[in-house]
Amino acid sequence: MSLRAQLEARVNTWVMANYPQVGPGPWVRPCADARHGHFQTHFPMVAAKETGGNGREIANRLASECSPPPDWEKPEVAGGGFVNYRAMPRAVATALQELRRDPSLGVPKTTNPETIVVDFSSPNIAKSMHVGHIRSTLLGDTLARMLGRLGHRVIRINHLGDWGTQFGKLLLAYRAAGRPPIDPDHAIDQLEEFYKKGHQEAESDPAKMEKARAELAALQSGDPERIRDWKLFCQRSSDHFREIYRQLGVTFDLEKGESAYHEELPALVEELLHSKIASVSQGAVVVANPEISEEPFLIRKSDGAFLYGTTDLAALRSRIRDLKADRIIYVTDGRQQLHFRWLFNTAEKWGQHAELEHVWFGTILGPDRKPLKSRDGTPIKLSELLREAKERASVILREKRPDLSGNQLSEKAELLGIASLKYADQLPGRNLDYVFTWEKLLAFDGNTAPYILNAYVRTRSILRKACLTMTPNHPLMLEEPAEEELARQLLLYGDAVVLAASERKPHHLCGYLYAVAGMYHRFFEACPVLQAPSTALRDSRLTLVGLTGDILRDGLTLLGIRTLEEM
RNA sequence: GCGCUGUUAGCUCAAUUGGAUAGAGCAUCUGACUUCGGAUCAGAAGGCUAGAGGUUCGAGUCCUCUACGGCGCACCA
Repeated sequence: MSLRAQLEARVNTWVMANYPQVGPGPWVRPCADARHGHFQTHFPMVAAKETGGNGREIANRLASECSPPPDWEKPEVAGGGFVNYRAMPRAVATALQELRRDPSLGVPKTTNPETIVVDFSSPNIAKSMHVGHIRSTLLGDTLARMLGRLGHRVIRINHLGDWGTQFGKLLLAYRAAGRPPIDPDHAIDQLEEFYKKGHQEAESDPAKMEKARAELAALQSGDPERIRDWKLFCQRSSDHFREIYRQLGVTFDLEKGESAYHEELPALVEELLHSKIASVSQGAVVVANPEISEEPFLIRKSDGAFLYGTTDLAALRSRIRDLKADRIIYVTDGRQQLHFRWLFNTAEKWGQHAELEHVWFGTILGPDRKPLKSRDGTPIKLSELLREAKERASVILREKRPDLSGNQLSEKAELLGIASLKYADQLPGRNLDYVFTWEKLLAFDGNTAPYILNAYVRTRSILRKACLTMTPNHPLMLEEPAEEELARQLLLYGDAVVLAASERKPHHLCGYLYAVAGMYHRFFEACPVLQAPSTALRDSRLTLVGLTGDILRDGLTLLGIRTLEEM
């Protein structure tokens, strides 16, 4: 149990015995300012407000009646009712040795495991992935990793856009060109060209627009030739996606596109009509709810076609019925908030029971502060972004490590480039918009992946020099402030992961790891390890160094970032 | 018009959800190396948290109003 949890348990016991009406907390948190202590509770002030007592008096009672765990200093009362606690180095050392024996490094298992579907990334067939896809892909991947780590059963789903109206225009131009073979190496570029051509023609010529609609209708009614073309498009797109995901190290349990639900849509709409959840309005089928918005939720167009909301309803049902999901987390752009409110509200009326969450993130903007869009504008392709990331990393590597051979260099450059990109994207709070710049996404100084990786590499280097391949397990002696501070920080790891996972905000974990790396660098300056004054202290510090490395690696892994042994 | 969401140091962002003297990075300035890997560390400087009220022991955080942005509001996804 972490230091905080030990103290929390005691404080909570006292609270439940004396102020059961105030609530269970948690009441203990780390002090924002180290001068006050290591941990604090402000419970007395809350209790005073709710019961009409005096905060200072309650704090005095709490401090005298509720003793902290063994090897802690006597609590101190401060302000209008703070109680401050300080663990003595021996208590820190004991807790850290416990952490050393815990394969999960202090990350607790949930007491309520759920089956959780995480729906993320969701690129469109016949289009290349661009910067607009990166946040969903990385955020979804990290959430899946963290929730899995906490003991949930996670199902990662890529809900591919493989059935939209864009296929009418694409088929139009592709067939007009005589259905040429698609070159696997430039498949996406070719397909985008066809789409662009079809789109332009259809927009400018009503007759062509009509033909595009007919193409779509033919595809959706199962015309064999069109189905064959469509399957080819999907195949080639899938190859493209797979390569991007390989580089990013992102995987899915299920790649199931919109087309998979096509056949059940007519019955679904009928069912909603029949149960009076939906109604006909202006020839279309809609779900109305003035509490959500004036305009209704459209599930069938007046021409009989279905919309993505219809497909989402079918997918949602399938995940609950077939995959037994207790919870579905959708990771998308914040502009879809209204859509998901409608979707969740409709699903609830329809009797689909699961916890439904829309985890949304801000838009990536262009230099003009307008969202990068795929139709107009010139979005940066993900493949290009990844290539640039590697390129920038290799420029820096060549300078720092002229000794490396070409192969070693490009391998490290790839890892470092991707790591920087992933970290930079996850560092800002997720509901902020941000303006895309190469400099920001591929920075190597300050609060970045290379900074944290550098700390990790230094831990590995010291272990190597001590002829160790893993963290040793020696008694800990925390003498210097720098090592004691680092030790206490390591004990907060579990809390950091729980916070990031439960808020669905990976940037909390970034902040934690950055603090660990900073404290380690300071420890590194202040405390010789291999040349420590005594063997016992050397052993203790080797253990601390090893644990620091273990936690940095573990945390980076949760963020989807690979580590390396030297850089 | 309605709804969602922002506004914190010159710039980019934090702040454990109402807790103590609001913290980092970048940029600027000053120091520390024949190093357990300097992709580092120590220090300086930088703030009326957009503005005005309110709630209370206590507000960047909550409520109201105002100003200025961004996004979304029926047959695209």
